[in-house]
Amino acid sequence: MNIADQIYSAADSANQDRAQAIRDNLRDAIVDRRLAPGTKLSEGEVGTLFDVSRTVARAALQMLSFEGLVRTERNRGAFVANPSPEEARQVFASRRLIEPGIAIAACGRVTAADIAAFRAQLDEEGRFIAERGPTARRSEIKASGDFHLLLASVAGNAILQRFMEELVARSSLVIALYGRSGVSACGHSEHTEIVGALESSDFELASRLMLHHIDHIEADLDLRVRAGPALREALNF
Amino acid sequence: MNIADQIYSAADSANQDRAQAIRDNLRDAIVDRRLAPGTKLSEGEVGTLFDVSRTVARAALQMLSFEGLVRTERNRGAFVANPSPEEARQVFASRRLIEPGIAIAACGRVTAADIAAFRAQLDEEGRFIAERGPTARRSEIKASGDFHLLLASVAGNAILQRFMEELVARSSLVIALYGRSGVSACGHSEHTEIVGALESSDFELASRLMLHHIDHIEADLDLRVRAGPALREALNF
DNA sequence: TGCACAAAAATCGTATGCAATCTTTTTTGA
DNA sequence: TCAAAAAAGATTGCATACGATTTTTGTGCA
Repeated sequence: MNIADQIYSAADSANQDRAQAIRDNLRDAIVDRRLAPGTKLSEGEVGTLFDVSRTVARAALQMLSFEGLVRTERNRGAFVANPSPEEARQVFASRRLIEPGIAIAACGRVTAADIAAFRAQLDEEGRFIAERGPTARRSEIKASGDFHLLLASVAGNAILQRFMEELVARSSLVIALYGRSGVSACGHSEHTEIVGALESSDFELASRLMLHHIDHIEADLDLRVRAGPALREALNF
Repeated sequence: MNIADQIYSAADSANQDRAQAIRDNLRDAIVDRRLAPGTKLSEGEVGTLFDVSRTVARAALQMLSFEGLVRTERNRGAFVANPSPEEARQVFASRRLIEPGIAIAACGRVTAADIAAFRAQLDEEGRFIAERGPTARRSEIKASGDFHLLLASVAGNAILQRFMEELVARSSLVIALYGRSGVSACGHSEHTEIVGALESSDFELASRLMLHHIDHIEADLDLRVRAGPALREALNF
């Protein structure tokens, strides 16, 4: 019952499927860190919370499990994922491989309208960085991820876009677990530089900046096995 | 009922979940082209076929839908996906972006045992190429895809490996729909060259060969809008 | 008090039922 | 004869029910 108030907040995307809407809600909650890694998501609870039967709740959890945001154990239930350091490395290795290419693709397709959208996105980022408090922090993480998703959408490859959605979501889990300084303030300026490269259609530069940007994010992590996810789990949190 | 004999063939992987086992079975059937694009997969039919309730069948179909192998329409059901030319291009664009990197990663981690596995894989490919008949053709396509999956597993990144599983599966659908010569015979020799590069730990070469290999596969496609998937669909096939 | 074991509660896995929606066939009217 | 409307049939969306498994609670015994 205590996750109720943590969840209901994101606007319900008018999706076709109810299960999808619930998945989106839960994903936002996980990405925003309103749901901590390890939190149990029981079918019944999720169901009553969103006022659907377990059938639908289960489908939503299954989707999240595919995205790697939720880990399900047979006969035990679903839990917000608790990525290991190794998993964290793989997430970032994947991003290093994919995102520079996405930046290049975006370079070749970016329109004036896209640039405007980027500027708006950067403004929002800046606003949250200026603010104080945990809510702003959450919004900042979210906005930072949204930048990368916006880029992926501009690149115009639906498949890669979906991969990126997964990678960005998992990244925010990783940052929640292993992040040192929270969010690198330099992230914002790097995003700005990337948009600049896009604007001047500098493939090469955009790709290089993106690679460095990902390196910086990962460098901010402390991937030594802290207190062990196992313990964290044993403590039921 | 007429898809029954087309499906029951793959060995049932002893998975924890029954839904997963069914998904694997269906995926193999789709990749092997025993199930043609557009084929309807009704929950009831799948259920009775595998002797489970619609609940479980539905879960399996949902998984396939996430992988892009099945398209589900609300209140209408699930169908083997019918990728558009644009989708096909995106599949290959994704592979061009990811697989050279995977080849590089594999280069850095490949062991003697891996090389042996590759050799075995290549042998199998060669055997199917030599054989005649539609069954051998299917096995050839499957084996060709398995080469890429083996490489992905050697690369040691579980996330990228899953992406590749999806991309390879979708590729075989695309080839089924738009392939010209069926399977490029040159594919086998290119695979052999790539293994050679791996063996001599030539990052650069492995990456380049992989890129060319993907280009060759894509070059064999005829992506002009043939008779339109819409028509194909309208004809209920 | 501490431990082992059994009963109870909670939760999951799956089958089944009913209403809603879509498809096909039949009927009706021009 | 053909087109449109209506009915029948099939299929999905979802809720609920029940057995199986896990977790928790409670009790007796050392």
